[in-house]
Formats: sequence, C-alpha cells, structure tokens
Amino acid sequence: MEENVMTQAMIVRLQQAGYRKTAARNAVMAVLRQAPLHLTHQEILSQARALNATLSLASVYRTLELFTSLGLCRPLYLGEGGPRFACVEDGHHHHMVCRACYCTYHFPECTAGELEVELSSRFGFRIESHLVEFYGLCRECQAEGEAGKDGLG
Amino acid sequence: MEENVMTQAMIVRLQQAGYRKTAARNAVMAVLRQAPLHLTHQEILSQARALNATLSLASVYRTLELFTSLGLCRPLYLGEGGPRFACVEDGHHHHMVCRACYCTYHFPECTAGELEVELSSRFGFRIESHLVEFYGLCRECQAEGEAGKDGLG
DNA sequence: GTAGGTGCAAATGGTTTGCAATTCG
DNA sequence: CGAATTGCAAACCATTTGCACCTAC
Repeated sequence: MEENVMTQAMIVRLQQAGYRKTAARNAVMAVLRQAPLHLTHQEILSQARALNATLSLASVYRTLELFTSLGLCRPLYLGEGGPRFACVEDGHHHHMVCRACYCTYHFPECTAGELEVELSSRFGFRIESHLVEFYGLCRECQAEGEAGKDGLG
Repeated sequence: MEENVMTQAMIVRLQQAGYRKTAARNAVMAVLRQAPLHLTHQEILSQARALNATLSLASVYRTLELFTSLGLCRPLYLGEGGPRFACVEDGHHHHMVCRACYCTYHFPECTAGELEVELSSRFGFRIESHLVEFYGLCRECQAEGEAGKDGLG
C-alpha cells in the first residue's frame, strides 16, 4: 500500500461499509483508475501484479465484486471474452461499440445530466453514475459489409 | 415456426448475412421480443420451450451470440447471475439499476437522439441502437443504508 | 441434394469456495 | 488480539465443442 491511489471518498465508502483498505484492493483500484480502456479480470490481475506481486486471481474476482457492490466500478460487455470493468468514480462513461469488430470509441459529450435530476425525483432513486453506450458498425466494418462479405450494409 | 415473431427486417438481416430462419431462432426471438425484463440464457430457454419443446441450451447460447453479432440483441449486466439479454431491434433501452438489490426500473425518456446524429457524422460510425443506464441506490436500499446497516447513505 | 443448424453429452475453462496463514485496525 | 482478508488449490458449474442427425433453401 505504498501509493495513495484511492481517493478519500473511496476509502470512506469502503470503511463506512465495514471493509478494510488492503494492498490487494489498492492495487486493483490503481489499475482501474489509470486504465484507458475497460479491462477483464485477467488483464487487471496482470497489471496489478506490478504493484502487488503476490496478488491472486481469486482476490481480483472478490475485489471487483466488492467494488461493484459499492458503486466504485461497473461490469460491462464490450465484445468477446466476458465482462470488463470500468471505474465509475467520476460518475459517467460514454462510448460507442462496434458490433462486428468490437472496437470502442469514447466521447466526452453527455446529455444525461438533466434527465438524471428528473428521474431521481420521480423514482426516489439516488443516481450515482451513468453509462451511455451507442452500438452499431464502425467505419471500417461498414466498408467490409458493403464489399459483399456478409451483406450487413 | 408457426408464428411470425420476427419482423421482416430481422429476417432480411439474418438471410442477407447468410443465415437461415429456423425454429430455434424463431423461439428465442419470440421470447426476447415479448419479455418485459432482461433474461438470462436459462430463463430464455425455459420460456422458449413453450414454443419449441426440444430446444437445447446450446442452441440458446449459439442463437444469442448470433443475434448479438447481428445487432438484434445486446448482453448486459443487471445484477447477479451473469449476462442478461435485451432485444434492441427497437433501437434503444433506458433503465436504472440499483447496485444493492439489483432492482431495475425502465423509463421512456431519451436524450440520446441528437447526440447520436452528431457522433455518427464525427466518427463515421453507423449507430443502430443505444443504451442509457443509470446506476445507484433505489429508495428502499437508501432507507436500509440510513438505518445504519452498511452506512452507505 | 447440400450446406447450415440442432440436440446431446462430453470437454473445457472461467469463477467460486474452503481453509490455514496473514494483515488491518 | 480478533475479525477481515488473502493465496492456494480443489470444486463447481456456466459455456463451448464434436458429432451424427435433421432441415431450410
């Protein structure tokens, strides 16, 4: 636990829920927070071992489940290979996923803010984060489709 | 294949991609289209057997993978028990998921339309559907948190 | 008629779990 | 010190796959 990778808010959320701040959780959070893309359990393990050489895959599973239940991250399907995890501490994620090659583009625009307020009050839901995902075909896969291969275009 | 559960657009998409219209695919699509909630593989199998008594779980897996690759449905994490599938032929899905009890609320509002047009032209992406997901605590779980149990409130 | 699709059951491997040792508070 | 957490390895079970039979086209 050499570095201060968890924000104060994260530590408070962990500890108020009765959980401890450990080296394993620190390493997983460090990886999630710096990852430019969403990662699988195995990818998180590989990267986190740079910070915690004895980290086990079982702990990665346990930690990601805990973080998800606390609202610190979110599992998503973005193609093949099972769930991938995104850190949602900053509150929102927006991306486009190609259904053919699974490439993913991120964009900063967000139109969900006003809706969030409206829904919060209507349903009494305390909204902590959101995800906006567009789904379709990227430029390259459209071109391949038009070339005749699978006729999807 | 007694009923006409696939839209003409779905049949065209299947066949232009070189796939056949079969009883198994028909049954799975029928279940997806009429389901008020998102279902797991096993739930889809159970319901689809009413339409196709000999349907196998393996075919459900194969069919859902195919439909996903064609953009006819979408896997999501909405709590425990692995992926759940939503039919996205109608183009969009909006819901709120509670991170504690996993209850799910749907709502009709959509603010993604204008953004869709903008992103399409900027990235050359052909957007076919989208998902807007809010994530947080439902009214009941907020109350439980405030009652002191896990201090999340 | 034939390539594509299905059901079955076995194989696979991702995920979970029991437990002794370790660590946080 | 006591309870929570971890790593390991075995257990579990969801998912995939091989194959012979069937069916859409």
